[in-house]
Amino acid sequence: MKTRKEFLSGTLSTIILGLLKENDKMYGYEICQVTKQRTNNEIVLTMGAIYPSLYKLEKEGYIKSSKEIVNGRSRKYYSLNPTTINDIDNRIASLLNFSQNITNLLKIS
Amino acid sequence: MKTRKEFLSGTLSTIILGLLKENDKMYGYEICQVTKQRTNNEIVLTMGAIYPSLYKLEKEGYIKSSKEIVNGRSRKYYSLNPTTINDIDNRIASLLNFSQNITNLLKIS
DNA sequence: TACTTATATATAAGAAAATTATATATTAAT
DNA sequence: ATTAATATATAATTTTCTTATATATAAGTA
Repeated sequence: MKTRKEFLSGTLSTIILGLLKENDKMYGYEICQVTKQRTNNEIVLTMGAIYPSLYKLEKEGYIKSSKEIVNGRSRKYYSLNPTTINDIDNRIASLLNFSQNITNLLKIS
Repeated sequence: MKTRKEFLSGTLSTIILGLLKENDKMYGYEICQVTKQRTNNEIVLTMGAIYPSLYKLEKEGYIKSSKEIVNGRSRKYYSLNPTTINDIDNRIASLLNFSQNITNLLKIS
């Protein structure tokens, strides 16, 4: 069951932060791949969404980036900014909580 | 834990359909109240969001409305259009599935 | 060799959907 | 008389994503 596009709205940046919390450092393309694999191809993040979202998170101070050359290709790795970890934890917890609320609200019908 | 506003983006119309599936007929204000109560004040739908969303769902043929006067006040009741029940069931199932994917994706970290 | 697929980032134009603010009106409670 | 609760409506703005496009390298295949 492919996820309807609109559901992803607003959750993208928190998904990114959640994966970065778990993975020390990741690059944009990798975040898309991991998300796809871990959700059985149901949540598909697009390039046009992920990169602007990463820039915004960096501009807001939640993450920081560093460029590396790997196998002759340039990669831009991102990692969490530890000074904002409380904010980040709250965002992730809030999204998990929202998901639980949605389930409670709709599974009854 | 109050839900961050952005998470609601894109899910509102499916929440409405989910509640209408369960409740035969409801009016906009009631949908807001029920959602608030059932989520311990965490999911708060706003008036500015709910009414335009109801109009759109009606225009798209998913729901139909009828006005009633109750206690001297006008109420606009909405109910599901049975001809679109398959679409509606798919939307609700897809949102529940999305919530499960989010949980699987983020609860690990 | 040439072509395609996969990897990898970037950004502009447009659309969709919500937020915020405002307006109106009645009933109930203080 | 005033405030809070009930109830609907809509305009302006902002945010955020989709879609499309552009660039570039590596690996696999025909």
